[in-house]
Amino acid sequence: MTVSRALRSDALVSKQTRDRILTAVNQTGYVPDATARMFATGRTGFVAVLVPSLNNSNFADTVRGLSEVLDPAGVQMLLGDTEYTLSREESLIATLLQRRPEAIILTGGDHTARTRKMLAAANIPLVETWDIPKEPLGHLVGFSNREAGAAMVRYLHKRGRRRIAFIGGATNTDTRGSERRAGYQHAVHELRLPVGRIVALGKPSASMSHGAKALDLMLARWPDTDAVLCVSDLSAFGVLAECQRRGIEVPNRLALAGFGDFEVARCCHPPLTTVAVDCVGIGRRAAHIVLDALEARRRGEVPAPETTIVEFHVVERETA
Amino acid sequence: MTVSRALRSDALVSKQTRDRILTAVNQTGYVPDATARMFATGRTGFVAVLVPSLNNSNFADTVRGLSEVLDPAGVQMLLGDTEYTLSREESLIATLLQRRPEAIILTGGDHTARTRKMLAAANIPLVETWDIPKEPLGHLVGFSNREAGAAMVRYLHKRGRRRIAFIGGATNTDTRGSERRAGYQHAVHELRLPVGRIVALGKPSASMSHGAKALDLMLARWPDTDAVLCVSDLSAFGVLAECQRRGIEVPNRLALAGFGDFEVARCCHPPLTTVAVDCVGIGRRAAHIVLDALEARRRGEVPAPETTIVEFHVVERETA
DNA sequence: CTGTTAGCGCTTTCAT
DNA sequence: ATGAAAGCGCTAACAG
Repeated sequence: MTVSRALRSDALVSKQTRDRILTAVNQTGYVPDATARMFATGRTGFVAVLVPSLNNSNFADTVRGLSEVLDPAGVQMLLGDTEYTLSREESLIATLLQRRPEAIILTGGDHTARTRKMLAAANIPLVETWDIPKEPLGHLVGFSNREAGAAMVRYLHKRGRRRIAFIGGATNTDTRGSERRAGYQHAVHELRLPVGRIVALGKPSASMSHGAKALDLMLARWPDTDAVLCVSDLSAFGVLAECQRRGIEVPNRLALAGFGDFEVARCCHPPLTTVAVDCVGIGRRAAHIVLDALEARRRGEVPAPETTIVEFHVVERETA
Repeated sequence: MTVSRALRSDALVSKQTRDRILTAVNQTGYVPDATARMFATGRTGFVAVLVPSLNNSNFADTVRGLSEVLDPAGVQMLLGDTEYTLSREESLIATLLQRRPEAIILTGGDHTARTRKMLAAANIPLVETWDIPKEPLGHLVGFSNREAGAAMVRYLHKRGRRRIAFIGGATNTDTRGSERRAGYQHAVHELRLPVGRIVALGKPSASMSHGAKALDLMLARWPDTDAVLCVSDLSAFGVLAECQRRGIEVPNRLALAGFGDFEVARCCHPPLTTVAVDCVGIGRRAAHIVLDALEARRRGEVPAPETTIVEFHVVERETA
């Protein structure tokens, strides 16, 4: 017991005893077993983090923000990649909960019934990010992807565009993408522009090559389109490159906007008009909420759910 | 006890009992405690994985390959992001080892003395990836970045280029980048081309904007350069975009090659000549080596270090 | 300031 | 096929 205290540098050990202990520890090469400690204290120091994709600079940035705050606090993230599907989210959560994370951070607010049940049963602080679910399960750090989509349509309209198309994924598993599309639909309807110019193609994790293919379909179907809003900068860049290949002038003949303010959007020529969100900030904020919630728990309090709405900005560049 | 057996799908439970148990488990929402299991068995099911950056599609792919093999085996990765520095690698390892990973997977073969000491003391299977260190600490899954750099120079030479420059990071903390540069130096010397046309600028994680800035310096210093080899496709793309901005024809006036076969290299216009490596395959292979090593340990064997040299390919596209 | 007791939730081993 | 006993290494709580 005294050894345990001495190694945790508890004050209540005499210097003499502590020295004797440390000497013995050095001689024997004793290393405390963190697993046993976790087991005895019931505190694992784990926080589970689920993102749709690690190979996406936006989410990787959020993870960076989390890491920035969680690492110094001695918290170990358990990272899971849902691959944009709710069923994988479910099975990852089932696995991760076995590790007894002290909190869990999710992307989006759409989950299977079994996921919601498991989360409720786990009874740990929960943060949903990157979206604004109607009924958050716990804390929230997000923004309205629907509003972002609508805002970009309004921007394009203000710039004189009247026949605006949307390029995104075919499935609805990318909730944030679907929300942006819903915002697009809402805004074109509101502005009395032609509606339904939607190319839904491929799986989420909207890729650059996806954009190139989608442009094809879009031009075949609605050749007079004068602006394209893409679900992500990556597909937008694919569209841009394809336009250059075909000699379609951007923005003169076709305006182009993306989402996410990826590095490629800033650096490509011409640079892409897009929507910027503070991805790192989302991670930092979520991490602080988690640390606060854990601190509160330790004091026996049950903290009220916190909601942080993150701002987004239309970044005007040269493609629209 | 029977519950424990049933949930681990031990055969020695009657179907009837097992069904009763599973029903009860579903009703109560019982989740086995992995910490207690770890404690009882002495096996944590953790594997520590360190990469220079998660926000890099090459390494993210390697992590995907790892995950593909490790997840089904019930192994939980503990991911660490070294941010391309050996000192952060060291402190991450110190932290991660407390979690008692059963194996550890590193990027590169360059480590601090204290890191090497800790790793030796941990006495667990170790895999170094993405490089070929002179004295591997354990298993190895990598390729020669130096050879890759040299191969691209030879390719450019074969295509008639004679004044070849290299664009990369200023620091040496990106070991793979430094190796590619060394390969460049070796090859230009061997081919009796002008040597030392090196722009070393900025921190690693070579970015697109880095490429644009570097082109500036490069042209100012060696205006007659007819080919640029970049440490990464990202900086190469930055150079390409900057060339388009300035009206420098690629490849006529300036040939351009990158490294990594990032998606942007395939999709940009004109598509980038680059070096392709099977990043996902590196991850898969490393994961299999780890699983085999753990299996061997369980049988009391000490497996000999395995070395897998991964192939790389010069991918000829339109910029060189 | 130091020591004793009990127990965290599982698995291993042995008994039935 | 199922159950009982013991113990993994640590720490919380209490006693001296």
